[in-house]
Parts: sequence; C-alpha cells; structure tokens
Amino acid sequence: MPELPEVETVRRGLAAQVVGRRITRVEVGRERTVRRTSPRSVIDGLTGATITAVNRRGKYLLCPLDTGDELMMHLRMSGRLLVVPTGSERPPHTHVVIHLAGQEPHELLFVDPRTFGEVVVFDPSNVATELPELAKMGVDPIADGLSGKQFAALLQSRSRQIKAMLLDQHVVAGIGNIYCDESLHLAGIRWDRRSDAVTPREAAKLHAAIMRVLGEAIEAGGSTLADSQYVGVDGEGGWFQLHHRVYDRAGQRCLTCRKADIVRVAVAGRGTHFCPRCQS
DNA sequence: AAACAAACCTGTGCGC
DNA sequence: TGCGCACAGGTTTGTT
Repeated sequence: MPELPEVETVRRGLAAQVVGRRITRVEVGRERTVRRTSPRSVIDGLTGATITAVNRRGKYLLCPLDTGDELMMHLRMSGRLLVVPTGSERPPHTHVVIHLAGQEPHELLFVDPRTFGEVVVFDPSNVATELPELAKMGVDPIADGLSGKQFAALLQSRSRQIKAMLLDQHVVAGIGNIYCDESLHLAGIRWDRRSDAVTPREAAKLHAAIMRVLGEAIEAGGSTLADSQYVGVDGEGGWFQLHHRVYDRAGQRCLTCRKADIVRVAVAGRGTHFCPRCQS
C-alpha cells in the first residue's frame, strides 16, 4: 500500500505527535508483526525509552530512541499507524500498541490486516546484520536528494526493464507501483524500455517526473484508494488519487492525449498501467 | 544478471 | 443473496 509519499505523510504526522515522548508500556498482540526478533525484544527495547526523532528511508520509518537503539516500522501492503487517546476503541487487526506518556496520554497503534508489516527494535551500529536490507538501500529521492546526473548514471549502470529498475529499492528507494506508473507516464516512457537505452534527454525528463510526482503526492498527503486502507496518523486519507493519470484507470481515456485508452498489463505480478499513445 | 512465479496474509469487489 | 475467483500500495526467495 504505502509508498514514499504515504510513508512521508505518516512520518510527519508521527513526528508532530511522538517526538520527545516517553514510552510507558508496549503491547504485542500478534507475534508475526515482530517476527524479525520477538515480542520480548520489542517490549524491552521500547519500554522506558523516549523517541527522539522520526526519520524515513524509502518506505522504512526509523525512530531513534534515547537508549541508542532505533525503532523501525514498515507498513508493507496494509499497515497503518494511528495515534489515538489512551483507551480509545482499537480497530480490528491492531497488533502492536505503544503507550506514550504525557498530560494527555496517547497510544500509537500498529494496525495491519495482512500482517506483512513489521516492527523491530535494532541497534543502528549493527544495521548490516540486524536490518541488512536497510543497509543496502538505494538513494531516497526526497530524504537524500537525487540529482539528474546521479539518476542518469543509475539507469546506465544496468540493463533492465525501466519499471523493474524504478521499483528496485536497492537502486532508488521509495518508489512503488503507483508512483512508478505515474512517473513513467508523465515522462512519456514505456514500462518495458531498457534502462540503459534511455537517452540522456529522456533520463532528465524521467528524473523531473519522479521528483514532481513524489513532491506533489507528498503535498497531497499521499493516495488513498477506494478501499481507504491508507490513512495518516490522524485517520485522514490523502487526495493524490484524484491526480492519477494512469494508475487504476485501465480502459479509461488518457487524460493527456485524450485519444487513447489506458492499458493495463501484468508485469512480474504487478498491474502496470500506461498510455500506448503517450508512452514509447 | 535479469525476469518470472510463488510465497507471506486478509479483505474486497466482481461475475455468474 | 451467495460462491468462487482475481486482485491489492511490498518484499523476499527460488527457479529458469
């Protein structure tokens, strides 16, 4: 579900609510959510600690603690983070509850129907062994910054389908299925082009498209699709779905050329949406 | 190295 | 109305 813009929206909401607050108690209701380690590890690692910041790398949320450890949360397909007043009714599939101290105590709820998401407390000095995929993550266009030159070099470094390359978190971190399809459409590039056959001019156009799409999606608070699964920590959805030009629009008229219909094909198990007229 | 398919789970929407 | 199937924002693993 959540891609970079959604995770960034959650990060901002979380930062405003939890930074500087002490964790008084932790409940783990579903072991699968803490499968990387154990309920004990998460409970002991968090209880009594104070969250000092909320950062994001790709789709990973990272909260440094005053203990020196770090809390990592990944929403995967269906995870949600909600900050609610203590004692609020908990939604179904609430798997982890983090109690936060304050004059008005709150609970941070990790809700996740499909249980792909995870919560782990790790030691950042051992990140390579405790969270290897984080250590190997590619450049985050927003958090790290990504220049056009840098991006063009990445495209030339391999010979792969451009869509697969954009979705590969080891190359560029944070782009998922929605923003990949939207960026390729805005740049006029088909999903099955070879990354190393993209011209410098096209690479510049794609770079600009990615930065624009991600930036605008963040401003819009992300995309909340028909199932309303994605919401920010306040329970409010985003509205970037209103600006989608190809994602989930198969069979509908292309909003750019207004002549062809958007086509959907399955690529490596992912729905891929594009305009056969605008993209080549 | 690159490209699929399958796996991990649950919920929803659609066609019949 | 009910059933069965396809499909879903992610990532890893195993197989060609």
